[in-house]
Amino acid sequence: MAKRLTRAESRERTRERLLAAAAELFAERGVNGTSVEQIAERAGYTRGAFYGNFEDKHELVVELLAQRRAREAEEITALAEGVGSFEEMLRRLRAWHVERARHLPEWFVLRAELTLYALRNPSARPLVGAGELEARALLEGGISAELARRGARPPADPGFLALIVHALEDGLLRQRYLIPDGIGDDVVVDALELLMRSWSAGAQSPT
Amino acid sequence: MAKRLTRAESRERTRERLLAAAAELFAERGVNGTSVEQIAERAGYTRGAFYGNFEDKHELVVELLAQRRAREAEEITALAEGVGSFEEMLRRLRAWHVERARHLPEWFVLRAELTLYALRNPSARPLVGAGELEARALLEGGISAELARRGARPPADPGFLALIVHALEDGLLRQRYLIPDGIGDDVVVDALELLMRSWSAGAQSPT
DNA sequence: GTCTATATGGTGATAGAC
DNA sequence: GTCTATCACCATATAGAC
Repeated sequence: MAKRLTRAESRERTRERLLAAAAELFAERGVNGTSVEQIAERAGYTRGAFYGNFEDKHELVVELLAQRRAREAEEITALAEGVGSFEEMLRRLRAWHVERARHLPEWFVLRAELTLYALRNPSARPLVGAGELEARALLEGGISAELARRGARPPADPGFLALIVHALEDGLLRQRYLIPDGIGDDVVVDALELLMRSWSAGAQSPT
Repeated sequence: MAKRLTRAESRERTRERLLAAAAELFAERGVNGTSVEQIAERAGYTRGAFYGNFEDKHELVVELLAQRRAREAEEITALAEGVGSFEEMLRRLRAWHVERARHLPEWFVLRAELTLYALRNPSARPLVGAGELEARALLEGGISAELARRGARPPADPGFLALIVHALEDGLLRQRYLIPDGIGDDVVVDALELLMRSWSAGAQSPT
């Protein structure tokens, strides 16, 4: 009864634990500042287990990077999937950011660490660009659709608008993390609403 | 004739060289990935010179951080100083970003590295927040003034508008660095113009 | 102030027992 | 697959000559 895991499952579980431990430590101390031993130790193993599951530290970092990118992509698609109205989208976005706010420091620092690592490792670099472009494309569709619904002519190339919104989201999270004072969970959504309102001004009947 | 430097100047020169070498290496390999020996070597010295001028690596990083922050502050103030019109401001900003674009990779990565370092060292953390707030305050004044000049009512709290513009600038540089394709030197200024136009729409006579 | 030499300790990665 | 033991290497920081 104690053991109901196949060998593959057990191995997968160990890898998962090592990856999770590494994610924590990378956020705390940086990729370069974290030793293999620390990773193994926090996951509840020794170095032997680490090298039994990963070729070397580099392989683990790349896998962590790919894993995070895949999860982010899933979340974004789930967020956009089957959304009815712009208001519903905003509601979902708001909830998403409330949730994210709870892990903002770890998330932000880990992403920065992994990005820097990827930038220095040509083989991993494509991973960073792909996610950004995907998000931008989704945004572009959403923005165009909503502006059309409001009967507003886009004030610039929709691709540019999407870039702006995307960059703004990034930048706001950075600011929020560096100086949390006075920046609440809703900044990103509030800013998005403001921009959409500005960009569709003149198309709506004034109250 | 060969030596016209006082002792203090000579010392200062060595410190400067070590700091400059460290800045390069930190961008290339990360703060943690750079050894004291590499710094000394690139600056044209050996470790002895390093420890003769800095207590340890930590002291050098903190000084580099403070130096960069001070320069950034100078540049921003110079940019805003004695500016006549919004158009002139945009022209200056454009030139500034063209110049910055030439060193974008190093600048961006070094800033990320130093920020991460500061976040993990409580004594250095205040340094990061201060610069951000200063920039935001300057922006707020400029935005308010320009909107007033155009006879437009700010579409939201000016502090919020400044936060948006500030965050947008940050985010755009990140995007531009990660995926340079199709993002030119002028993005930031173009985006700023678009926002200001959107926010002052309705106040101007239509053509 | 800058050098060389050295003390001391941590690191990634391997070998081989279980 | 996970362990312990071990290797070769590189790090920070110090000591003492010049």
